[in-house]
Amino acid sequence: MAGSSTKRRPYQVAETIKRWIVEKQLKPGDRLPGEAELMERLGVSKGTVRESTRVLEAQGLVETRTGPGGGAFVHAMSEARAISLLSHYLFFQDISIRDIYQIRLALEPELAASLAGRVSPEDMSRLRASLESYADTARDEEEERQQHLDSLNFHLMLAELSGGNPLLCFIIRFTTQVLSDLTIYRRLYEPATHDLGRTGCRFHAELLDAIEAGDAEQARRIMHEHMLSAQAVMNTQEAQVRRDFLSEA
Amino acid sequence: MAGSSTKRRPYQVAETIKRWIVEKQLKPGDRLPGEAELMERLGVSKGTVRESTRVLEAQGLVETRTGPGGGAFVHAMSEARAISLLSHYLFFQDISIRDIYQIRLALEPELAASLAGRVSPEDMSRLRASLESYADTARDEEEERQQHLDSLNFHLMLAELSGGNPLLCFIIRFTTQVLSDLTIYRRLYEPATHDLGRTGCRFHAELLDAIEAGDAEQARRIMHEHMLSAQAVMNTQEAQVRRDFLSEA
DNA sequence: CTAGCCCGGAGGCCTGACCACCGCTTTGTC
DNA sequence: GACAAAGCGGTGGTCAGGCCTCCGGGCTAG
Repeated sequence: MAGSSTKRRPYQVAETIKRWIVEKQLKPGDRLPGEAELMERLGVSKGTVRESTRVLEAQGLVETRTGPGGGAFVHAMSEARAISLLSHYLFFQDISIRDIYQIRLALEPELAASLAGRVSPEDMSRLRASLESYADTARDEEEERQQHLDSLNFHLMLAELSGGNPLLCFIIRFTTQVLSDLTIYRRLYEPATHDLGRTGCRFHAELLDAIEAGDAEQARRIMHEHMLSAQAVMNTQEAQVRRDFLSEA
Repeated sequence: MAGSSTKRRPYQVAETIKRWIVEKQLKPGDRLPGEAELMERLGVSKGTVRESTRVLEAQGLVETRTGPGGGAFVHAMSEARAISLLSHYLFFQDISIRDIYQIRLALEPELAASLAGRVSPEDMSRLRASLESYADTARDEEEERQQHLDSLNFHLMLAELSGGNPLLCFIIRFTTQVLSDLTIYRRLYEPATHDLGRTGCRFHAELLDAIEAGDAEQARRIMHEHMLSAQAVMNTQEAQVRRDFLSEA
């Protein structure tokens, strides 16, 4: 009797611990009970406790350290890990480049606008410096790919700087990540895209000017055009996003 | 010696299995080696194999069944689970209502536009029928909350119908889910929001007309105004999203 | 005062046994 | 002969206990 567990023990234990985290309002770095104590308090064996810990670890909620003073600690999931987990979801969905750009087209201009007049001079020079690497037309395929990665990285930096909206930042970084992986795993940029770097650089430069001037509307418009331009190029490429896991966090 | 494991065994095993899934192009429903076979082929103990299986399960990649013919099977993560995992990430981030609406403001109009002229008559009537429940001003707080949930559900249905862009659909559903949870866990809609349902209903009705007429620009514009209107109301409310886990998938 | 050793407590991994579950086969009855 | 009930067997699920590894901090030797 009693027993009855629609779910398996490790998950029951994991749920219990999650509840503790919420109820006790534990913060990252706070320590959870040790294996021995959990065994005793929950009446389960060591193996079960360990499995539940792996579950929480996999979900990015806790982190374990060995040695004295070790144990399980509440942990704020890294963005990289979140991206990885989300990519697991999309692994069996069919995402096309067009899908990615539909998102970027809507969000990147928003991000650009929100950045207008809010970037420090130091960051501004860092951004401008990064443009160098793809200012000229690429000479070979290898350089071209690297340019595209640098160009994507520019958007990553913008997202980083915004800081204001974690969710917006996350989504943009995710889409960028997907596009980066595409360039790594596939030869996507072969025909007639040699100027993509230079074109992108021009857009980026204009965008920085608008941002520096604090002209939100102008920044939004430029980014919008930039995305349209990039989308037009990408649409001529492969339609189907490669099914692959992203790098593990 | 030899050994050397920057990572711990269960994760190495999990990575290996992931690699198998990618390399062998396994699809949901395909069976993975049993515990005994994994123990032998990878030279690890049962406990380690089980921990790695819990990890993959937690990440939504596999599912296990007991009994004869049971075992671990490749599994497509449900959207609900993906949302749950993503909420784990945002648990320690500070998300404001404003952040949510910045996303909605950018994406929902896009969705609406992409739907113009592409909704079947049956779905159209289902959508129109759903408007009934919040056409009138709410009489009490309870009804008001229910109206808001129904109203949010309308957006969920739209996302569902689009179907075209899994990522867009996911993001919209996620943001909607967050807003729904807010209404459940907090008393958010107290002061002067009694007409929110009716106002929303009007927007929704106009939107459906535009979609039916196939007028993408009009649909985009209406949704944009709708979001602005809703954002204006929400901005007067609590700024900080409650830190809580969403329902477990 | 510093460098090094050493202790002890925490998780990490393994072994081996037994339990719970459930599709399939066998058996029994009408 | 057909259908239902009983049970086999293989699979994951859980438990118990043991030994190994790691590492911070205290203690000791230089």
